[in-house]
Amino acid sequence: MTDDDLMTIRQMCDTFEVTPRTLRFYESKELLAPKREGQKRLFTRRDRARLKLILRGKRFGFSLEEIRQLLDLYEIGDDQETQLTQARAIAQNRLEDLKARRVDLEEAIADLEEQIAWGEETLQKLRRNPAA
Amino acid sequence: MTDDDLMTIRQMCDTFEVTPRTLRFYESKELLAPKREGQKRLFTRRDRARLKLILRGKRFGFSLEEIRQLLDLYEIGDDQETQLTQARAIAQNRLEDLKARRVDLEEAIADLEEQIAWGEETLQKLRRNPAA
DNA sequence: AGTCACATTGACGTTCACGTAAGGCAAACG
DNA sequence: CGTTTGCCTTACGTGAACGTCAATGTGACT
Repeated sequence: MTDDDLMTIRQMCDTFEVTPRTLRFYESKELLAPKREGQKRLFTRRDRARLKLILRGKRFGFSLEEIRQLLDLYEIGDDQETQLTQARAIAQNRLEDLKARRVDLEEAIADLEEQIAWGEETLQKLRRNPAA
Repeated sequence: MTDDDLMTIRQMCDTFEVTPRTLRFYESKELLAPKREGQKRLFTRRDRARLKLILRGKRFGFSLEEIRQLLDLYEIGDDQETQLTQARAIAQNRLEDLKARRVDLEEAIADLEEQIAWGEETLQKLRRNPAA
């Protein structure tokens, strides 16, 4: 454990396909908190885990602010009962949100598959009767 | 069928919880194409179907431009073989995208449930041993 | 005819999530 | 030792998706 699970900004960019600007921007919004060696940023394993969650959140259309709050849920660790209870409430809201999205997503998939099937069928008919 | 499945902008706003500005904006981007009675917009059943898809697309983080292209998939109807074939390609890409999202979403849900379970457990321990 | 409630068209403003120079520091290479 | 390379900060710019305000129009009461 030489503590060298640290990555430069460029390594991060290559790994996650983001720009340096993006990582600095996320830091400015307190989504990431890389260490420093002099001026230079060094991203930890924790930063990478968070970035993964950030990008996932973005794919689901969450704003960075929403993501920031979500991230905090994964980051309690040493805490009081009240905070845990609050966290549970927030987490359960998120969970319901996600489950609703799942339903929505299933519907979208079904719709599209139906649409594709209809297209296939129409193509078949066209080929049997090439009269436009 | 008095052709009165037409809605004013206000009815649309109330039904879908959007602002007039939003509907006009979508029209300017050619996502909607309400009829006119004089100056006033009248939204058809088709507009409502499209708006529903638009809002769903937004929930999944698609841009309006992406949504516009997606909408076209549902709007072929009278067409040539080539266009149908192209549409199928696009639709299948979308479908794979959606299915990937589904996997992603399942993971997110699993993560959160795990996190909540951990929180519950920690709460139990705290209650058995109220020594902070 | 008056006025009240809404709708419409510009046009400018705003927030979010970065992009894009401009200028400086510092290690590394020829 | 100069310069190229890579990262840093500061700061202004940008596109998307609307918000907001002003001026105008128009149908529906009273």
